[in-house]
Amino acid sequence: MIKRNIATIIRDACEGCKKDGTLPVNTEINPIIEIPREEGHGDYSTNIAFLLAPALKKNPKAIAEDLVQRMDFDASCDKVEVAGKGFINFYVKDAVWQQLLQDAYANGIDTLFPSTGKGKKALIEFVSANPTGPLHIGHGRGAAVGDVLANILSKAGYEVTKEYYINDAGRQIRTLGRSTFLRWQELKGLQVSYEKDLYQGGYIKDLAREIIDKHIDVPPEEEDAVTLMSRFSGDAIMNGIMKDLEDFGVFFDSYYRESGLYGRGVIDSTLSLLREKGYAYENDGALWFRTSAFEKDEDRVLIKSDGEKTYFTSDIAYHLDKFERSYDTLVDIWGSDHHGYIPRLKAAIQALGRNKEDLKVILIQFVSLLKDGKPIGMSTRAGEFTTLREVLDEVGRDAARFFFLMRKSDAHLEFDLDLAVKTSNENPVYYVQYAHARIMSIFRNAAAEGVDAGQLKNADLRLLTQEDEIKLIKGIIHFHDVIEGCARSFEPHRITFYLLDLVGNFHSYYNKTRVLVDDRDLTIARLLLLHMLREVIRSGLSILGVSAPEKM
RNA sequence: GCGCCCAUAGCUCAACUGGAUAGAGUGUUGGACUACGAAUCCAAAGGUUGCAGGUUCGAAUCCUGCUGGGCGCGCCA
Repeated sequence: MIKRNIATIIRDACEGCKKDGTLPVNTEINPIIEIPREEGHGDYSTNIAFLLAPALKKNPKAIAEDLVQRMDFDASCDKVEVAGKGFINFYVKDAVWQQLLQDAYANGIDTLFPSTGKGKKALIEFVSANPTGPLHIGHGRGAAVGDVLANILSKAGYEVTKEYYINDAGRQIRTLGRSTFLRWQELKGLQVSYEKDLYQGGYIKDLAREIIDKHIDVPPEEEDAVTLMSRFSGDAIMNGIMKDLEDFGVFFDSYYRESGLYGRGVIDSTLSLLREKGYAYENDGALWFRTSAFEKDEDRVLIKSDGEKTYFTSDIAYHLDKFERSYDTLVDIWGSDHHGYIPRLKAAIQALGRNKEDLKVILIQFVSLLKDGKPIGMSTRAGEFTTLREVLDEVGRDAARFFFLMRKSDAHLEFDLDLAVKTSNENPVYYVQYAHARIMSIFRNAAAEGVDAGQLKNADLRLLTQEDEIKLIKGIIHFHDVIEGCARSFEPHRITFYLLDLVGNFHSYYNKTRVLVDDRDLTIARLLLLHMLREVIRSGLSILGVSAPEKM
């Protein structure tokens, strides 16, 4: 959009320089065009003069001045000026902004979305918690980040699949069965010794009780009983997880079972592929992967000397399988305690013939809960962790999701439960939602005065001349850049900050300017501005999975 | 011992690919509802970006060392 026009203006000026020999013909022109954070520095700014300075051996300011002389910007800018030590600042005409808003209204808000990922397929794998216990608050954060990132990538043109990987083949599922079995024996009145490495949470006892209450037939042999209870417990817990996610507003396109890898022979083909390429070798009776060929990491075991595959092996197979399902971008969302695992998996996908950039791992840092201003213990041991369910019950879906997305995911998140439930100005969720409800209210009043949405198409946006009105228009149009930035950096939190900022400008405008005035034309112009603002707020909230209420 | 992440206003956090005078919220102080919702707004105050060097026209951002916090480092999953 407008940014592209600016780029063209810059390029044309540079081409002019090349023609008369001021600039060597083979000079690369890759200017950075950014929105200056300082409002006094125009709408867009470029550093091109700094980039050319070393080649030309001239000072940036002189280069900038020369370039500006050559620029043909009358169509889009009021002025273009050299500032600081050589920045070139562009001041876009109000009329251009007004036109962009008009276009967005006429063509629909979807035209504001970028096409960064057009033609690309992305698979986002997240949560993927083992079905051995309920989701805790950390999983909740990962779920929110993954879900919203999926929404963002999808808005940016990617074809996105959300996947949950279920580790149903490992030893932990057997441990789960054994835990339930022992609790079950306990309930039957038997003396058992419950080992420390079994699952400690109270939910295990509930499962055992359920088996009794439902009169489920337990085989006499312990082995068979544990097998039955493994399956029963795993399924029951998985159902609980899915219910929690559903209430959290997170839905997956596919659930991929680890056990499925074996049936399809993916493990074997992965191993033979690695052997073929020379990245797998035998040592001490085990099969090793040559991690060190790609990353600064030690070689890792694929098959133990007892013949068992490691978890790493099925993980490589799983990722190979993702690529074979023709995804070109893989996003994995992990708890940050798994960070040490990144190099070996990156090495593995390179061994499979992929670029390391094709796999993007997003680490989710821990969440610490705050209640009455004090931290709540989060020990997973002894089952003392806070579950996602508890947080959801306490603060609701909207606040929970919004709070999870207020931080960069690789930073610790302090989740203040008291603040999240507060129905006041202190709570940022309401700040955004209130703006939406407020706009809706204005439209209800407008309708009562005989102005309806049908009249908006005749709006004359040239009437929007106030500084804060132009600022709001820019905010709306910048939605495009925000989504693009989120999609490029895989950082969903930017959207919450954008919304808070946008909505802040609206609240401020609202307090200063009356929308429904005697001048009918002005009223309609302002209503169109608010209509588009509401569209952006609603769209932004919907990407976050937060509701946009008509009334509050 | 080795590796990864983090350190920004009293507190919680932003700062887009290195960009110009580092921004919000909260808290503190003071102010605005007899017209569209005060769950709102306006104003003031608050900083040597953990410390010390380096690269650069330019560093919160990149590099080196140090301090402090979190997390990893198994033929576990």
